[in-house]
Amino acid sequence: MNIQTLRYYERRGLLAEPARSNGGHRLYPPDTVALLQVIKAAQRLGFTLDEVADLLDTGRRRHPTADLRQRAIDKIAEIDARIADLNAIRTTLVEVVDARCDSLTDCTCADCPIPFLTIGSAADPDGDPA
Amino acid sequence: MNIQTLRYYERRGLLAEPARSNGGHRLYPPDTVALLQVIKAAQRLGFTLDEVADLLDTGRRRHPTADLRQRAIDKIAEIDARIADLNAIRTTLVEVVDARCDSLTDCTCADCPIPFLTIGSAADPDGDPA
DNA sequence: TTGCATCCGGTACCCGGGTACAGGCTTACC
DNA sequence: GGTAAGCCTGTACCCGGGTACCGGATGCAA
Repeated sequence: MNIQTLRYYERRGLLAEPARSNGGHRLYPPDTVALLQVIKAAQRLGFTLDEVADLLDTGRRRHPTADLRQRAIDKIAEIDARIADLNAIRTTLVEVVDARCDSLTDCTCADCPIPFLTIGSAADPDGDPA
Repeated sequence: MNIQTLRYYERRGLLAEPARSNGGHRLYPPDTVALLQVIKAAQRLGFTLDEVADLLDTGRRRHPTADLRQRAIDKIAEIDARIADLNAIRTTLVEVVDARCDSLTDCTCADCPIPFLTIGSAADPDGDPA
């Protein structure tokens, strides 16, 4: 980990301000390493730094509420939505590949799907793209 | 669409500089609407603006190469990787939920999965997180 | 012709997650 | 005690995709 990143986390409230040496150097307690691993794990789980800061804070305040659990449930819903989006995109890309499209704007392939690539674009009442 | 965005696309090379009125106002040809729809569709397919600019350019230069097709194939691979990541994350979140975890750092649940949330963190030889 | 909405160019700012640089001080090791 | 590596603060910059604000000029309709 880059030291700039530690200072950045400190500013963002993920790391408490550590003790200092006489000369002003930060003296990190040994469990900081573990904390950083937790932060990275939470990031990999899709939480933003703000959310991680919040989770750490809630945990430290010893509210043994099911807060983390509820946030995990919400995050699963977010992730499911992202996966569904990606699957829709994937399906459309497969169509483009199968039809052997050669241009976004002037595709010459037969039955070109590109005019219908309004996928996800709320209703599209006056159609006729590309 | 915001006008600022049109000017931004112009700067980024997605829209050609349009003709101007005597007073200097941009006069967009009617097919600009369709082009914008194509751009938005391509964005939804996961292409960055740079990639879209490139694709439009390639299409305009009338290289009827299978360039778009190849890029679509590559993009499918990217999307598959992203879906796989999200699925791994989802699995872990489900574990957190099932175990009823209550804190990132001091979870009190039995068989807490959080110490093992090093998912994706290359090998982790000296273990013992959280 | 007047009024007002809209566009013009240029610049600066937003988000999230960092990273880099400058100039100066401290620490560790020999 | 000397020297080099490493940290200190503060500030600015990177990416991607836009958005906002400014003072001034234009366009269009009544």
